[in-house]
Amino acid sequence: MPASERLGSHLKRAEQALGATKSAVLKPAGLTVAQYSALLHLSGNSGISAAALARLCGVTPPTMNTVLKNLQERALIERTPHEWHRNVLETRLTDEGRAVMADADARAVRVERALAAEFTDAERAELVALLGRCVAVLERERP
Amino acid sequence: MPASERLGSHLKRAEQALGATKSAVLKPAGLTVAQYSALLHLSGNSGISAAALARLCGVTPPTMNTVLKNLQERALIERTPHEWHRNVLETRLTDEGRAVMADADARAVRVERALAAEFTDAERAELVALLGRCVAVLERERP
DNA sequence: TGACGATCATTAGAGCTCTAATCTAGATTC
DNA sequence: GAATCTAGATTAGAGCTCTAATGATCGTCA
Repeated sequence: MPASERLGSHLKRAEQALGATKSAVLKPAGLTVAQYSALLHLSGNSGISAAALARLCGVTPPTMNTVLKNLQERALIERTPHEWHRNVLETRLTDEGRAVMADADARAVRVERALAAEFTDAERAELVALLGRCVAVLERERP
Repeated sequence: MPASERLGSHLKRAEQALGATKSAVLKPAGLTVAQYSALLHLSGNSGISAAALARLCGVTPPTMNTVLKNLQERALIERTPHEWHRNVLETRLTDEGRAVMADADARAVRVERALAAEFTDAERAELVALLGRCVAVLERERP
């Protein structure tokens, strides 16, 4: 089966282009794509646990742990024990984290707007629908 | 800008699902997705250089070097100096590499067929076209 | 001949990602 | 009350990925 017939190849290429562009535009902000993703979901869910944040970002807890460790070393986030559940660490943005996030978000949104501007409303909806069906069939095929 | 409006989020989720499924079906064959990709292009381009293989797979030469090192340790490939260009290493599948590749390919193609079967010809063409436009605009946006 | 440029290979270092395993703490159940 | 279950955090280890830098080789061109 030739690569050009494989939908997966096209999907992968598109995602690679997305990752490369996001990575490039986030570099001046001093964040990786994974770090931006974590801060983005964190900014809308202050005090969330690392495990919950991992679920939002679609990664595993150890992966999120790695990312958070780097963010904490740079003082962009802080993690404090939960009042009741002593086992849970609440994660929050610091003031500096909020500032870096605002800068990075502006850059990332610029890419998203450029991407969205390429398509009509109908095309965007069509693309989202097709991608959704890809996810559904792929999850069904998982052993 | 909410995540659900970001085309990038949908793209990323689809690619994550693809990667997770491919990774799961390739596991019994003993290959990672990156290793399968390398062997696949290698099977159609025997004697190719690592740098050229990296270009085919869409990764950097050091990345391909890492992947090839692991494949070589498992004796799935062999690398011999080029006759004339002493600096170039020719990479080839071993007999065992060919066998592993055949097994892995059957599993991977099964996923691709399931994915393709979800769509009509028109839908497939539409998806490929939309993804292609994504790549174009993303590469244009790269600083 | 010698300098330059292109291509390839490789190393070093940082970061992301996973699986598997372990540890803790709270909740449930018997 | 004790065993079990669930959920979160963490460590260990393997693998992929990148950028940056280095070194080797070949071809071209002055």
